[in-house]
Amino acid sequence: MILEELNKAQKAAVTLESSHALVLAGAGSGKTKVLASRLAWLLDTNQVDISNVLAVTFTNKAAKEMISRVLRMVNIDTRRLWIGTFHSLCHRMLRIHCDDINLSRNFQIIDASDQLSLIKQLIKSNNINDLKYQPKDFQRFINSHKENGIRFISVNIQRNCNRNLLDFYKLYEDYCFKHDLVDFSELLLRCYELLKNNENLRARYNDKFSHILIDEFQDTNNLQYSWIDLLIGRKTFVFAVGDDDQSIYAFRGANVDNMSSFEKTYAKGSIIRLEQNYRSFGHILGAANSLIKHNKGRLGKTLWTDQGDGELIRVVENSNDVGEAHWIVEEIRNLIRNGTDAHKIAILYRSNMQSRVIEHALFSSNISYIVYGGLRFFERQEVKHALAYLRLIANPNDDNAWLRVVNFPSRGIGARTIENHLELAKSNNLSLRDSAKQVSGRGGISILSFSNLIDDLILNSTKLTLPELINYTIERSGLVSYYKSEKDLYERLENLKELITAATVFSIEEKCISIPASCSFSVNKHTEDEIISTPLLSFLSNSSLEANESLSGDHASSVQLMTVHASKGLEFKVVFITGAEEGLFPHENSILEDSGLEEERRLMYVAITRAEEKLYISMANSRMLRGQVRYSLSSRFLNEIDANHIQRYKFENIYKNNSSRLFKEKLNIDYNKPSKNNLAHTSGSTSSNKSSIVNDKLFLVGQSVNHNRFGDGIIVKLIGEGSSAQAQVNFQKYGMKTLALTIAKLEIKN
DNA sequence: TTTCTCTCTATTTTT
DNA sequence: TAGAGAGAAA
Repeated sequence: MILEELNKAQKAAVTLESSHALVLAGAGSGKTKVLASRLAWLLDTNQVDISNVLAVTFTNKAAKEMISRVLRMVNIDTRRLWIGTFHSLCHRMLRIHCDDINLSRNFQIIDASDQLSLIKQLIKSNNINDLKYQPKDFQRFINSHKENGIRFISVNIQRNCNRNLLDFYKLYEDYCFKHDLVDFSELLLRCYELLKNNENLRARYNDKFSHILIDEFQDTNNLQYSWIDLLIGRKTFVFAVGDDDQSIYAFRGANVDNMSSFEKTYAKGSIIRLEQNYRSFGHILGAANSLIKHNKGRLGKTLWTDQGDGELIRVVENSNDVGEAHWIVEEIRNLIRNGTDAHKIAILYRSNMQSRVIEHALFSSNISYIVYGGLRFFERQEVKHALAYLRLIANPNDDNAWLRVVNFPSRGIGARTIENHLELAKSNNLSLRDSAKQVSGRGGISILSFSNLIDDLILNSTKLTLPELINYTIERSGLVSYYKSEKDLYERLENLKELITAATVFSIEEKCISIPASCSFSVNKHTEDEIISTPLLSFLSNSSLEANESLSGDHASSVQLMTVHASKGLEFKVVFITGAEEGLFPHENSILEDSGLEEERRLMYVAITRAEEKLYISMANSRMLRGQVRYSLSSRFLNEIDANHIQRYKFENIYKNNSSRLFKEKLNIDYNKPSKNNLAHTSGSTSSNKSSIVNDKLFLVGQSVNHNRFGDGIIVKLIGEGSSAQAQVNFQKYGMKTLALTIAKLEIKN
C-alpha cells in the first residue's frame, strides 16, 4: 500500500537498503511524499523501531505534515518518534541532559526579538556607544558566529573583526550563561557541544538512531550539518532530501555546499534524482529549466512532465506599480468569473513593501485576500507582555522579563527609577527581583508592590492549572483592564484571551491538565525519551519555538499574497509574479556578486515552479520606492527564459476621476526600451528635474542610456543644473550609480 | 510619565 | 512613503 502510488525513482528512494542517500528532489516531484513513505516503509517492514528514528524538518508545519502523512500509512505512537525541527530536537536533548552541560533545569528560550531587546539593554547598561554598529549588527555577529560553532573564546582575533563586536559577544555570552537564557542558535550550539564533548553520550545516541531523515537539506547551516555529523554512528543511515536549485536562504547562513559535502563523505556518488514533476504544465517547467540553467555549479537535474505543455506564460509590462496592481485585479476578476477559486490564486512579490499597492487595489475592488508573513501570534506585543509575566512566575530572576513588564501597564516607574534599580542590582550582584526591596524613593515603593504582585502570581501558580494561571495573571497584572480601557485595543484583548485557549489546547495535547502549573513531573533521570519539565515551562518553550501562523481571516475564499520566500513548498493553480524589474527582482543589493545573483535566480525559479496551470509575470516601468518614483528596466531573468514559453503583453492604464479604465493591447515589444509615452502616466513628483540639457544632449528621467564602462542602464533621477548636473542611473550590470553628466560620457539610446 | 516632533533608514526570515 | 527611535516639551 505504501509503495503503490510511487513512480520508479520514488520507489527506489523509499526502499533503499543499508546505505546513506542523497535524494535530489525537484520542485513538485513528490518530495514530502517520498520522505513520509520512507519513514512509513521502514516502520511497516519492521526494519526499525520507532524510537530509533530521527526525522528533521525546517518548520513545525513541515513536521506536522510529515506526521499526518505517516499516520495515514501506518499506525504508530508518534510520541516515541524523534521528529521536529533542528531547534526542537536540540531542545529536547538539552532538557534531558541539562545537568551534563551545566545548564539550569529552568533554562529559558529567548526568541529573536527577545534577543534583540536583551542586546539593546546590554548596550545601554554597559555604556557601549560605538556609532558604527546598531544593535542588529551585534545580533548578526553573535548569531553568525554561533551558527558556525564559534564561541567567543575561539574567535580568531586575526580575522578582521571589530574588537567592540567581539567584546560584546563575550558580554552577551556571560549574561546568558549567568541567567540561564538560551537563544535559537545557542540551542543548536549547546547541543552540538553536548555531543561533541561527551563521548559516552554520543555513543549512546549513535546506537539509538539507526535512521536519520532530513528534509530541505539545502537549507542546513554549518552547525546543523556538524550536529548531524556527530549523530551518525557506524550503523546509522542518513536519508537526506533536498534541492540545490531551491536554496534561497544563504543570506541567513544556509550552506548549499552541505549537499555536496554529504554526497562526498557519506552518499559516495549515489544520488537519487526525482525529476518527474506532478505540479505544473510543460511551458512552466520549460521556463523554469531554461532559467536555472544560467546558474553554475549545480548538482544538475531537469524537470519534466507528462501532462502536456499547457498555456504559455504571460509576461506583462505595465507603465507603473499602480497600473500593475489594477491589471492584476482585472485579471483576477476574470479568473474568478470563469470559475477559479480565489484561494487557488497567489500573488508573489520579492519584498514586502510591494504588497501595499496591490492590497489597496484588491481592497477597493472588494476582492478578499490574505497577506502571509505578518506578525505572528506569539510575537504580538500584548502576548509577549503576558508571557513575560509567566516567565517571571517560572523564574522570578529573569531580569529581561522583569524589565519588560515592571512598568507595563504603567505603575509610575520611570526611566530614572529603573536606572537606579539596575545600578543597585549590578553593584550587589543580585537579580532585579532580589534587589527590589532596596530601591529607595517613590519609585522604590512602586517596585516593591510590583515585586509583591509577582510573589502573589507565584503563590497561585501552585494551585491553578495552566489556563487558570494565565487567566489569573492577565487579570491581576492589570493587562486586561489596560487593554479594556481603549476601544481600538479590543483586538489585543482578544489575543490575550486567545492565549488562554492556546494554553488549554496545549495542556490537552501534553496530557498534563490536572497538574498544577509549577509542579514538576517525576522523572527517571537520563531516560532518553523523557523530558524534565513543568507544564508552564514547556508551554513557554513551546511558545518560543512554535510561534505559529498569524491568525488570519477567511482562508477559503481569499487570494493569497506573500513574498517569494514564503511561497516555497506551496503550490497554486494560478500564480502572479510581480515586480520583475532590475533592482527589485533581482534585488539591487544582490546583483554585484555572482553568488547573490544566483540566489536571486533560484528565487525566481522557486516562484515559477509554484504555478500549476497559469503563470503571469509582470513588471512596471516605474514604481514608487521610498517616496520617490523609480524607473527600471525589466528583469534580466525574463530574457533568460526561453522565448518559446512566453507570450508578451503590454498594458496602458489611464485613470480618470478615480475610476480606472483599462486599455489592453497585444504587442511584440522590446522590454528593454520603455516607451516614452509611459512617462506621461507616472504619478508622484520629486524635487529633482524631469529633464536636463548638457552638451546639447537632452537627458530625460526614464531614458535608456549607455555608458562605456557600466553598459546599459536607465536614468532614475536628474539632479542639479548646467555644469554640476548629475544623473542617477540604474545600470543593468552594476546597479545604481550617480554620474556627473559633463564628465561621464552617457549615450542616449533610442 | 506621556506625548509630540524630528531624524534616520529602507531585501528576503524560520527557529 | 512609512515606521522606528531619540530627545525635548508638556
